[in-house]
Amino acid sequence: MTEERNPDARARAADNLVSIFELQIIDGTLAVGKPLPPEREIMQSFGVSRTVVREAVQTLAVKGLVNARPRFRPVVRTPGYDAAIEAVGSVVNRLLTVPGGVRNLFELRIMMEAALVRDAALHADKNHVARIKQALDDNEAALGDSERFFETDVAFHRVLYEVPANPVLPPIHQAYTDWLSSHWTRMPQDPERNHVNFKAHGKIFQMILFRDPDAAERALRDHLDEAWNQVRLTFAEA
Amino acid sequence: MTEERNPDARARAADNLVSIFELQIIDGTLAVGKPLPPEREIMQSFGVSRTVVREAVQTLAVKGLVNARPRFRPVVRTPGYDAAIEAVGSVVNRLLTVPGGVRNLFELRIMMEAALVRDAALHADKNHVARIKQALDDNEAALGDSERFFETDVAFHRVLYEVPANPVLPPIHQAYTDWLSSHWTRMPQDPERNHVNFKAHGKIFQMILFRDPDAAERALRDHLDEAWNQVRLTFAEA
DNA sequence: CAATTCAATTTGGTATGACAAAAATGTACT
DNA sequence: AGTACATTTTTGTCATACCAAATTGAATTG
Repeated sequence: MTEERNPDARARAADNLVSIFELQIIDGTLAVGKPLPPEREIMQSFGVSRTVVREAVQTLAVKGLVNARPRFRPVVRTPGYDAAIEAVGSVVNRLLTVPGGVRNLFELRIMMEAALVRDAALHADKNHVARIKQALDDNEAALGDSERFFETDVAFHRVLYEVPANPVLPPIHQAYTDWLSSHWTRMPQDPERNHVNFKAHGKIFQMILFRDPDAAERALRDHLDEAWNQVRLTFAEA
Repeated sequence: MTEERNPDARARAADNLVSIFELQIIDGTLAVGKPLPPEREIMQSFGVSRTVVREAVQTLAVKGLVNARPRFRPVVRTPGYDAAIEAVGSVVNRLLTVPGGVRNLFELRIMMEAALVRDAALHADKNHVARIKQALDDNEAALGDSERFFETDVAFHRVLYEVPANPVLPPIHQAYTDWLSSHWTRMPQDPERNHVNFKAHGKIFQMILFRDPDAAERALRDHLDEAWNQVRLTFAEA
């Protein structure tokens, strides 16, 4: 269940090792932060060659279960939703190159953020509202500096992901920005655009304050749809 | 950008190879469905030992870029959102073992499906509605057989992910069911529960028909919240 | 001539041994 | 006790070898 559904496939020796380590990591036999045993030790205790030990460790590293800096002993990584994001990096990058790939991911983001602003409009407490307000103020303060404006723009959206207090969400926001931002030329630093975006953020915030989820969602969709129209031009795909 | 943010880390030879292959896969030099060159050939054309070739290929396989069945030549995988899901499998499995892990993921699912039913209530066309109706009918027909009911239950939810016609969504549904379902004991086959769930599905469908996103969302949240209450007992975490 | 069978060859999986360079460790010295 | 240095581990990489399975190609058969 944990592993492949391949009907054929006599397991490779390394895969067995990987499974064993995965279990030991989950049940704590291999404690977080502690290094794996030396390769030579592993090969003796499992009766396999160093080749397979190395391959197994390699796999664990790619899967994100251990952190293997070159020349250092791999250490068991602390479980986090960010490791998951990292693990998919390559595949996602490739997906973004297929026709419509960026659009699909962006649409997913719109859907998710729409849900988030609805949630914020309904459930954001005084504390959350203050954080959003703060992000908005930072955004305003950066109106002149396009570089900083971009950062505060991202930060404003990030706060939305923090409101539901679900630790899965912030890494998802991180993933969206990592993946998508690198796939369109950074918007031309147009002070005009900064103003437009800031106003859009303000509108979203206002609708959250008004406890009007429908209006908040509409404001957010307008904002992101418009953002998309600004960047779609950088793609060959119509 | 594509790769690690490690400041130190003179790259391992294998990592270079991986980067090269990633590029060649993206730009089509290595065509989808075609096998990678034999290991011995690769080592000659890059002047590295077979060890590093092997490690590189291994890595590509774990990352989901190539499909490497034991004893067969690795073939370049067709880009798909399911490969991404697969790549995170291990990490997610581990995350589900940390306190609150299952709950967090389930909450994310609720949020997403809430957004989906809203979308369906607003935008589902005649065709979509028919598919949902069909799924509902299948669900009803399986009321007696708890095994089949479970399948049709999953299928009903899956249709919701298909309505927006975004290819990212169905694999996400697949991921939810794969990851979550294995983490609670399959609900006791209680015919009573089947009826409750079917009624909940019917309610959701009806609200979609009525074009009432708020009611549809409420119906779905009630449904999933109740489902959670049914399975939360199987966890140690209160 | 097409399909099948079977031998020869290629190729992936694993094991060994070796060596350089960097990291971890221990030791001597201030 | 703290620091500088010598020693030992340990990882990264290479080279070689062997087996078993997959691929290829030739021989055989219908």
